Amino acid sequence: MPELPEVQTIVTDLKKVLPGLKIRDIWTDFAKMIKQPKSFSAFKKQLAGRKILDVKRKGKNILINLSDNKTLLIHQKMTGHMLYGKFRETRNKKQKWVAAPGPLRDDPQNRFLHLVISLSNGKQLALSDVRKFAKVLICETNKLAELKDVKNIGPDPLEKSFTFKKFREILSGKKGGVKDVLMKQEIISGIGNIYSNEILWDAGVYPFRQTNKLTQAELKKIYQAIKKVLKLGVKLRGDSVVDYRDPFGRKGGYQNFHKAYQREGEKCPKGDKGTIKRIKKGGRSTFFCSVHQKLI
DNA sequence: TGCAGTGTTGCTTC
DNA sequence: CGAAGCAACACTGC
Repeated sequence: MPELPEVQTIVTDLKKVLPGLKIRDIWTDFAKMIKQPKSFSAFKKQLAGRKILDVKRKGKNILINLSDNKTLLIHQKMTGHMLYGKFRETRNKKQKWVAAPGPLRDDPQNRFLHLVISLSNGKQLALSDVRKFAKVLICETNKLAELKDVKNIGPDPLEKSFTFKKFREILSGKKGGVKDVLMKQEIISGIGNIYSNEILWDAGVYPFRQTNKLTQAELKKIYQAIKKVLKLGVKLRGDSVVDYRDPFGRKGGYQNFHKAYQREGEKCPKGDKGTIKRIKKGGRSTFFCSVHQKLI
């Protein structure tokens, strides 16, 4: 689910409320999501009593920086989302935690709580995740750079240092379709299926075009589209076409601005008489305009 | 009712 | 080695 704009929205929001709070208690009903340390009791021990210092993003990972050289890393994968608010424990076997009245309680998307971190202000930071693909781990902060999840991740496309020159460099000699390459986190971080479709629609490039055959003009257009599309995504606080919610349970707005994603059969919004086509490959869909993104 | 489809990643297979 | 398929899981909608 969450790609760069969604994770950025979450991190920006959490950064406003979490720093300064202490972790009091941790609950889970799905210890399998905890990758490090191996046991839930060790995980709990490493978190309890620590103070939250900062919240950051690395690609699609959320990094919660804690006192005593600890960092909590969360990757939400497909359907995970981080929620912040007032929750209480119940005796209901199906719904073990319930939020105070409001969007966190009323929206069904926010009810699949599998990790709940109780904080010193009486509120909770919770991970809701229907499909249970999300993962969390604890790492020593000063060893974060050596962690695979951090080390093997390409440059961030919204950083100032992500110049056209750099973009050209990281793509040079890369094989495979350009859409697949844009989604490879070790090459460039933060782009997933929704935004890659939207970026290539905007750039006017056929998604399966071989990366090493792209012209300078096409590279430039893709580069500009990456910045444009992701910035708009951040501005609109993410894309809730399916189940994304911000930490307060609210939807983002980008789903109202899709040009290609999930618009199969519709006329291309460019007004070029094209139709949005869909091609399924490797279990996921690619959407593009049959006219202005034609195969060159 | 049953099955295709869903934002991710990483392992297996060819 | 690279590309493709599929598994992890649960739910929705046709």
